[in-house]
Amino acid sequence: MVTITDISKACGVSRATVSKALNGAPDIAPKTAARIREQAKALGYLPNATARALKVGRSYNIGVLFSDTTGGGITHEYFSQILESAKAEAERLGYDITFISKDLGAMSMDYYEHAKYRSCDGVIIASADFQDPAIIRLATSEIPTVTLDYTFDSRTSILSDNVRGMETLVRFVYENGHRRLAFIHGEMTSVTQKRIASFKKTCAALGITVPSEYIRPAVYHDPRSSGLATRAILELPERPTCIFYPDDLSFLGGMSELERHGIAVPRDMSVVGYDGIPLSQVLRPKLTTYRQGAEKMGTEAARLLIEQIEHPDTWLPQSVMAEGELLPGSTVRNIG
Amino acid sequence: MVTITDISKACGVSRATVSKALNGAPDIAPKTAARIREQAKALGYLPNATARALKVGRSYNIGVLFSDTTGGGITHEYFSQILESAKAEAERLGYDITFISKDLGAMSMDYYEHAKYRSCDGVIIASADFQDPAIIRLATSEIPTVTLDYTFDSRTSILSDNVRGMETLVRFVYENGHRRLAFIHGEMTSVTQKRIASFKKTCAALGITVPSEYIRPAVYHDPRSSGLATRAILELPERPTCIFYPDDLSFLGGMSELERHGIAVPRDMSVVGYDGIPLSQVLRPKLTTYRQGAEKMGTEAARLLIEQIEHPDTWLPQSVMAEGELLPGSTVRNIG
DNA sequence: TTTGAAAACTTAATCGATTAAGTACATTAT
DNA sequence: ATAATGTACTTAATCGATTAAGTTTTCAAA
Repeated sequence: MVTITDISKACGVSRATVSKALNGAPDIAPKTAARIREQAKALGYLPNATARALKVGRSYNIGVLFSDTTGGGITHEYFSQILESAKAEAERLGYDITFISKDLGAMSMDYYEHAKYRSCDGVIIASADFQDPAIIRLATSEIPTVTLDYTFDSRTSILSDNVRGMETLVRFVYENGHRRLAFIHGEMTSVTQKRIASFKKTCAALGITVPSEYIRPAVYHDPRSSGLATRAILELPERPTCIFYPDDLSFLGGMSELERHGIAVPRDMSVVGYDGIPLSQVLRPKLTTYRQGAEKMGTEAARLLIEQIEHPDTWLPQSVMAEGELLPGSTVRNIG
Repeated sequence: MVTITDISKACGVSRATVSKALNGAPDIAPKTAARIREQAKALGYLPNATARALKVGRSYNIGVLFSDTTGGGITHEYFSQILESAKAEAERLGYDITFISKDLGAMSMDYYEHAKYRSCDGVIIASADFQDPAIIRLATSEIPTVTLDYTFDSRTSILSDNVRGMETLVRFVYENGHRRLAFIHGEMTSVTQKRIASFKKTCAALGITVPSEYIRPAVYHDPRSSGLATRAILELPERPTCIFYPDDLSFLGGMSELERHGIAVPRDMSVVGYDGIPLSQVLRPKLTTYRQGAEKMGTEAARLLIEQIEHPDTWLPQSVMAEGELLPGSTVRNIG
């Protein structure tokens, strides 16, 4: 491995001079700096991030946390989009990304300890159980954090516009003449609560009464569970004309169930999803859904985290709303 | 930050003693070691991976490389499954995962340099253009690597059983009475070449003649491009009875095109996909496809890489085949 | 010619942990 | 009683880079 010592010897200067020259310090003669840079290139010198991190107390490495237990793992398109855009933005700004988990090999540690162990300059909490004490410990620690879809007190967060999203969908469906709307929702997270509240509020505002049996629990990203919920809804004495699914993937489970009952979409039943993953737009029929601004969320999460890392004293916690958009699709029939 | 120095002071021993005690060295009296461990816990001591890495020359950090340009990004389910399982296995073995990219902020570096800069103990090359000189440099360097779906000379790799996969699919379709098979393939990578070769070979072995216009190029994971290829095939004077798609997602693009022509699957046209992502099994009709052993590939990649890192002298390069399986689905009609 | 300041370096400490080599003391063998 | 052995530590160097403080040289101003 080529170190600054090798360069200093080759150039006949001290290691300090080499370090300063490579970092563009002002007290190095231009000629010397040029000679040093030349030698560095010639010798194939690469800075050692580890050594630098040890000295300067900054690793230029940020942690990303995907809790494995919440089912919000990286294999879901919504999260992998966030991860990909966060990664791209972080790299653009000179930071690498490391996953943060509970327990590493034989060492048992929590998220906070893991982040410290790896000297992460900050952590993006992308998907987690926000009641988990280990998550709370990290999110209220001295380590800069940005959470997605949840806000801790005096902390920065990126929020998907769940309230507006649900409202947009309900209004769209309403404008297409629907008055009996059923809503299958995911596990009771804060996001789910927001969506349910917005669904109910918008319905109320539009003068729609939603019987309680029209609101059904299921599990996010689980076609089987949404299939069951769909069946329960179909067995009601009075069926809704439109079913809201917790997410696009869950819609597929509902779709199978509808088919089994000989119900065609959108002829006999209208449906809407949520997320707007690319897949939803290549399905036949094309799904009516609300696209969350996943890329923007990832990008903003990385950007704000790094800003916070680099200007800790002037930092003001903030919550950024990432706007999504309605993808009209063709699974809502106009029954006006 | 609590360091071994703090512990050494609190216990009235030297820092060396603390280090040895915490690492279970044999020349520390059990009583002393216990006292030190106790103090460490009481003070909330956390080892500093950075400092340790600098001294011992091992970072317990492995790089994962997803080339952004090849379209084989983390958002594709096949790759995100590999990533997730590799991550889980690496963590189980005490290693963290960091993404390796070209260029980091202002520094322009190639993959090899990035891996060195971060002192990665090894790198999993998950998705890349294997002709790219930057990839070749990394994969032939002194850094331990494991490549997925490609083998470099005297290097370890994990291979999806593309040859067997295609053969299985062709035979399955053949047994269902099909003799006119069209194949839409992805970009000309080594994987694609293997699949095409296996397709042709199996057809030949079964006595099927494949006209060259039945073999069409498209782009992986791109429904639009497979839609175009599908159209071209439908315009042929003699249509095939079954179309092979480059992957499950591409099938969706084909599906739209077929619908546009009033062709129902599998009534008027049989189709098969490739990959066997979870989505394919919740689609209606359920897709006939070949499930690649993505989780196993990720797990094995991490396991073998770490074995290679920990036993470099006795290491023998190897290629592990991760077996997949046929998912029969219902998009192939029996026309026997 | 002297003084002062600016320019261009070097010295040495430091980040936190590891480890080869050394030391002190106790115990056992001869 | 002396040497040999072992146990339980400590000392000090080291990993690679950074940086405050110090030194030398150069050169312009007085």
